[in-house]
Order: sequence, then C-alpha cells, then structure tokens
Amino acid sequence: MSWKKRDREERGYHHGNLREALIQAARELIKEKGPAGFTFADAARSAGVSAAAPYRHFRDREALLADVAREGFQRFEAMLSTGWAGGKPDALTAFNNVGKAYLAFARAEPAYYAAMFESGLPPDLNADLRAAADRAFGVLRSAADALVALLPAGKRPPALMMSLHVWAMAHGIASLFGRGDAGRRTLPMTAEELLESQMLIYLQGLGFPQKV
Amino acid sequence: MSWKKRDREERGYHHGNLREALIQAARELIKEKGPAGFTFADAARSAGVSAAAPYRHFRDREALLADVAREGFQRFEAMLSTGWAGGKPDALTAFNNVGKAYLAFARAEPAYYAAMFESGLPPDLNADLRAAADRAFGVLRSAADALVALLPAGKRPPALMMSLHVWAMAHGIASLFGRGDAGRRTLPMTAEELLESQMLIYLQGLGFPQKV
DNA sequence: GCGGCGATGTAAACTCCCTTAACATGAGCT
DNA sequence: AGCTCATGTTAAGGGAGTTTACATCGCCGC
Repeated sequence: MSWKKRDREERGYHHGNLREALIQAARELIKEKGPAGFTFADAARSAGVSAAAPYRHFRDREALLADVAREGFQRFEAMLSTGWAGGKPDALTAFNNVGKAYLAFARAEPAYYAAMFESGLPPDLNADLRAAADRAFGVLRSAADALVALLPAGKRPPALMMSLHVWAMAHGIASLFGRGDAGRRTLPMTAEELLESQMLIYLQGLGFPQKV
Repeated sequence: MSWKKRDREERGYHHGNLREALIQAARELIKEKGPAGFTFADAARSAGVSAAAPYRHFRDREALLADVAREGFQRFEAMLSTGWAGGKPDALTAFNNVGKAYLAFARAEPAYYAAMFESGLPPDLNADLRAAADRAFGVLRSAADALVALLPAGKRPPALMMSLHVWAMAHGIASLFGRGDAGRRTLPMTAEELLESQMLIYLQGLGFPQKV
C-alpha cells in the first residue's frame, strides 16, 4: 500500500526511484477510481513528492498512463504466453488456456487492463506502447496459427481472422462482465464460464473436434 | 454544429432548453475528445451559458453523462429493434441484422456509445439508466429466444447465455475495431465483416444451418 | 577529498476550473 | 398588473495544472 510513501524525513531530498513509484501510485489510483479518477497531483501526493516532481519524469498525465499501459502489455504478453505454454499439452487445450489467461489478467490486474484498453489513450501514442501491444497480440496470433494447422488443409480459416475473433470475445466478456465490481450486471454464470462456452461453440463452428 | 449556440443577444436571459442543449454539447465534445476529454464548464461554454448554469439541470458532470448514456440506450434499443424487425424475414437473418445494427450504432453514434460503455459510469447510477440499459439488452435477449426456438428441443442452448455471447462479440469488435479513428489497428477486413464471420461461425457451432 | 555539473525535487506564481452563494430576469398564473 | 419560482448570471473561495526559479545531492574527474 504505502510502498514508497516514506516522507521526506525518511527519504531525504531525493526520492530515488520516483518514476517507478509514480507508476505504482497510478496503478493504485486507477484500481480505486478508474483511469479518469485521479489527477497528476494525486499521483504525486501518493508518491510523497510535490506536485511538480512528476514533470521531471513524464511530460504529462497522459505520458504516465501510457507507461502504465506499456508495462501492462508486457505483463499481459507474459501471461498469455504462459497460458499458451508452447502449445502444451495440446494446441486446443493451450488455446483455451490463452483465453483463460486473458480473462485472468483482466481480473487480476484491473488497473493495467483499464490503462491498456479503457483509458482513451491513442494506441500508438508512442512506438514503445504500440510495440508492446503488438507483441501481446502476437501471442494470440501465433496460437491461432498453431491451432489452424490442426485442421485439414482445405478447411483452414485465416488465422488472423480467428485471432481477432478470439480477442474480441475475450475483450468483450472482460469489459462487460469481467471485473468484480465493475460487472455490468449480475449473471447466473461467471465470466470464465461464459468465455469457455463461447470459445467451445466458436471452435466447434470452425470444425474443431471437442475434447472429452 | 452550433445548434443552440446563439449568444445572449439573440436568445435573451433564459436559454429556453438548456437541458437538451447541454446533452447535445456533451455529445459533440465526447465525439471530439472522448468521455473524459471535456469539463462541465466546457459543456456550458458550448451551449453558450455561464459555467454555473448547468448546475440548475444536473447535479454534476457525472449526472450529465448519465443522461447522455440513458438517451443513448434508448436510441440503441430502437436501432436493435429495427434490426430485429420482428424476426423478419426469418429469425436467423434477423438475428444477424441485430448484430449489424449493434455495430452500426457504435459507428454512427460513437459519442452515445462511449457514454454508454466507456465512460466509467456505474451501470446503475440511477434507476432510469439501469432500466434503459436493461431494455436495450432485452431486445437481444428476445431475439435469442426466438432463434433458439428454431432448434430441435433437445439441442437448444440457453438463450440468456447466447445473448450474452453475442453481446460480448459485438461489444468486443465495436470496442477494438469499431470506430473509425479509434480503431486500434489497421486490418485487412472491416469490423462488419469480422462480426459477420464470427456470428456465422458461432451459430454454426450451435447447429444452425447456414443460409445460401 | 573536493569542486563543479547534471539530475532530481521544491517553492512560488499564474491560470483555469469547480462549486456555492447571492442576486437578476422573465414566463406563467391569478 | 403583480407575484412567484424556475432559470440564468456574477462573484468568490478553493483546488489543480503548469511553468520558472531555486535547492539539494550523487557522481565524476582531478
């Protein structure tokens, strides 16, 4: 909670790691009040520095958010990769695990997820942000490639299209039903069950055999 | 554009219809700069009144946004209903048309859509907002009911689940790829094609016969 | 060690916005 | 015609954003 919130008596004139502390503070504040629910000065206060200090590290509030988002995409990519697990134990299972990882990330890191997808940031505000987002999507795309290869040559859907479909499904469910309190309505099933059943139906529609 | 922006010389002391003028102004501003990109004072300025005037009609900026969202859900419901068209010419076609209408609304009314889904408003900030959202979803739900009835009794998926799936697909695609400039990346296909193919695959997975 | 430089943080000043309170206007009713 | 109340304005206090000048300190070469 008060991760680096030591006051000046304790830390001295210089903070030491203000840049990271501001990103942490922003994550806390986003989690509490949404990507639009805090000010640059709030982040500074949370980090225990003056309101002008953040300007040494970020051009403006948007640049801070962009860095939160960039960091988020990196962790997102790692989480999706772990879900895929190199296609083990089999491509179909692994592909479903990527979907689960997507939802798990949105649930476990709502602050990152909000910064990434709900902050209103232009996706290519800077090249690093864009690249991080592309790499994360690349995991999905590679997984789709591997999965498509299981089908007989004549019946293979375009892997790009397929990965976009899955992204849209996962993002739609995460946005609408994914976060505990932001959940848009009470449902007779969990977001995870909803995504799993949706993926099952979708993959069946593509001709993938159902697992036992 | 300058819908009610007549200045005081022209309109006199009282505006006449400030409440609606503020909602219009908010829509313009959301379209230009996103749901977080303008202030209460900006909306007042756009409507040609003093910064304090809006407080006579809305408790705060959030209440204004909520009314934009509520109005949006009403138009959304109307648009989805038109798409469904009472199930004509047949339930499967009509169901696909609901999906198209969903996307068409997101594209034609990005300001309403953003207020409804991307403004960070609590979905049940007030009863009217909640009710309007529920009625809009009800259209999707009814369409799913009608469509499910086409399947043989033993193979009918839960219509609620199905409507949630379709909502998530449409919302996911609209959020990620739906709006012209907010489009998250350039694609070799349109959002409409993406949703249509996704619905096709999904419905095929449920056992619906494909149209000719 | 020590002296200066560059990086990092603070203080202060200016502006703009939010919000409330006191006052002004005029539309509609009787 | 006159009252009344909804609807607007002006003004004032407080907070936040941003810039500028100043303060501190780590580091590096001597």
